[in-house]
Amino acid sequence: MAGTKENYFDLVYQVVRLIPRGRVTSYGAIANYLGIKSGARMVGYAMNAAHAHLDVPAHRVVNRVGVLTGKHHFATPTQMQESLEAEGVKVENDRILDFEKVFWDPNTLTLD
DNA sequence: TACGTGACAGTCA
DNA sequence: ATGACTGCCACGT
Repeated sequence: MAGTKENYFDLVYQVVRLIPRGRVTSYGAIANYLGIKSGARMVGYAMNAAHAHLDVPAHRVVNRVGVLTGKHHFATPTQMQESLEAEGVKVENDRILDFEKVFWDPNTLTLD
């Protein structure tokens, strides 16, 4: 097929790939950056495809609360937490500690 | 072809 | 303040 939506997925992949090490972002932030404020679910779906498509660090993407909602979609339910901790992100009870501190917004990519 | 589900987020009661 | 429902778009069955 044309693969038009694939382009949309690719946009998400690019943003996720831009996430600096030790930082995380939310689906809504990516959706907002892409201009689809109500498309947070689509971002999540794109991550699902990204997980099996490219080297997209999906483990750096969490929901707006900082909860590792998609950890269950990784190879192992601990893969996401392990990856985050490996980057310096503290995770407790499937939630990112100091989420507001490690939170990285695509609009602020000029930072750090 | 149609219905339901889904890695979310926002608003209403 | 907490709980529940709806809205968005795409994919799977």
